[in-house]
Amino acid sequence: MVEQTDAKDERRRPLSRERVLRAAVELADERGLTALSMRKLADRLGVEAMSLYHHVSNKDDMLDGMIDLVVEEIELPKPGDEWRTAMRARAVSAHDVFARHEWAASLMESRTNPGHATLRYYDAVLGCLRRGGFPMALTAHAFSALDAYIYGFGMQEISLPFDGEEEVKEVAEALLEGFPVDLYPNLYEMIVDHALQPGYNYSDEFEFGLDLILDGFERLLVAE
Amino acid sequence: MVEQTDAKDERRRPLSRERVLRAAVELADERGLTALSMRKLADRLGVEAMSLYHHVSNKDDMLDGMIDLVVEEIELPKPGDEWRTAMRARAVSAHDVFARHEWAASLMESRTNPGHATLRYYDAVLGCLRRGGFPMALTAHAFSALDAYIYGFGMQEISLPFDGEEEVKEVAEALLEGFPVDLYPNLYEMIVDHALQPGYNYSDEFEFGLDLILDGFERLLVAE
DNA sequence: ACCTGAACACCGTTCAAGT
DNA sequence: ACCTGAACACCGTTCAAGT
Repeated sequence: MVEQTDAKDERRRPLSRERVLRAAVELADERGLTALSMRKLADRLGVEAMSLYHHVSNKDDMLDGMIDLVVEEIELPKPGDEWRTAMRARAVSAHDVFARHEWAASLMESRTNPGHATLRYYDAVLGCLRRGGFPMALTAHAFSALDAYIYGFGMQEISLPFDGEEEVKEVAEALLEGFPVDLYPNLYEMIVDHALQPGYNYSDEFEFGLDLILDGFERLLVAE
Repeated sequence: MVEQTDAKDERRRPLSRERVLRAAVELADERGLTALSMRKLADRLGVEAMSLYHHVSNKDDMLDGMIDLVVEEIELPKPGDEWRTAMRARAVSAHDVFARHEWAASLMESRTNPGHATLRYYDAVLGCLRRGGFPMALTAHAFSALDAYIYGFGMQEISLPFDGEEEVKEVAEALLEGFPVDLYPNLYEMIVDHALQPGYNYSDEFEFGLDLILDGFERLLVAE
C-alpha cells in the first residue's frame, strides 16, 4: 500500500506523450542526439518501438515536442522588470538551458514547427521590448540580434571539445604538440598567450558580447 | 579527339577525395543534409557506396571535408584593409556562403575537427583584429561575439519557412488564418504591422546587428 | 590500385493482429 | 484503447574477392 516509484513501477506506468518526450530529452541529454533512435527510446521505456507511435505521430513530431519542452525551461522576461534587466536575465537563462541540453540549440533552429512554449517565449520577449519603449522596427532588430547571438553562442560553446577550465588546458596542450605555429601564428598566440592563461574561461565571453549588444540597443533607444 | 566533358565522361573519371567532397556538397545543397547518404552519393557518382571509402575514411571524415570546402569560399579579411572594413566584409561573405549552403552553418558548429581552410580563416580574422590594434582580451571578445552572431543568424534565417519577400507574405498569410491573436498578441503585431509591411526584408536584419556589434567594439577600442 | 557483392547491425515506419 | 510481430525500405560500414 506504500507508494512505490522504483524503476519497475515506472516502466509499468502507461505511456503518454509527456512521458515519451521527457524520456527522449533525457536520452538526448545523456547520449546525444545521434543516439536517440525510436528503438532505443522504446527500450528505455520498456516498450516496443511501435508503441511510441501512439503518442507521437513520427520522429519529427517528437523532436518538435522535445524542443518545446526545453524552451519551457527558459525564464520568461518578468512583466514588471525593466527591459534591459529582463532581456539580460532571459538571455542568460536561455544560455544555461542550452548548456544543460547540448543538442537543443542546433535542433531548435532547424525546426520550423514552433510549439506553444516557443510561441509564448517569443511573444513575451517582444512584449518586454515593446513595453520598454522600443518602436516596432527597433524591436525587430533587437529580437533578431539577440536571438542570433544566443543560439550562435550556444552552438559555438558546445562544439568546443572540453568542459570547464581544467580540461581546456589538457586538451589544448595535447593539441599544441606539433601545432604548425608558422601556418597559424595568430591562433597560436591566442591559445597560448591568452586562452590558456589562468583565469580565462570561455563561457565568460557570453556575457561580454551580450552586454555589448544590450549597450548598443540602449543607446539607440535613448536616441529615438 | 575533341575534348568531351559530358555526364558519361564525368562518371568515368576516376574518383578522388576532392571529387567525392564536391559531389557531396552539391547533393547537400540540392536535397539537404538528411538526403546525403553514402549510397545516394555513390549513385550520383556512378559508383558503389563502398568505393567512397577509398577516398574518405568514413562519413564523419566526409562531413569535415565538406565543411572545409565551404569555409574556403569565405572571403578572408584583406591584410591591407582597416579592421572594421575587413571584418564587415568577411562577415557579409560568411553570411552569403551560409545562405548558399544552407546545411553548413549548423554542421560547422557541431564538428570538432577543423580543417586547414577553417584554421586559416580563424587565423586571418584574429590577425586582422590584432593588426587593427585590438589587445588580446578584446580580440577574444570580438572574435567570439562576431562568430556567434554570424552562425546564429545564418541558422535563424534558414529556419524561416520562406525565401524572399514575395514568399514571406504567402506563407505568413496562410499561417495567420486562425492565428490565436489573444495568446500571442505581440507576435501577431510584429508579423502583421511590421514584417508583412512592404519594404521589410528579414535578411536586412543581418547587417543591422552586425553594425551594432562593430560599433560596440570600435567604441571599446578607442577607449583603450 | 581501385572497385564491388554480400553481409552485418542498425534505422524509421506501416499494418494487420493481438489483448 | 493500447501494444506488438513481422515486414519493408532504408542506413553506415567491413571484408574478402574481383580486375
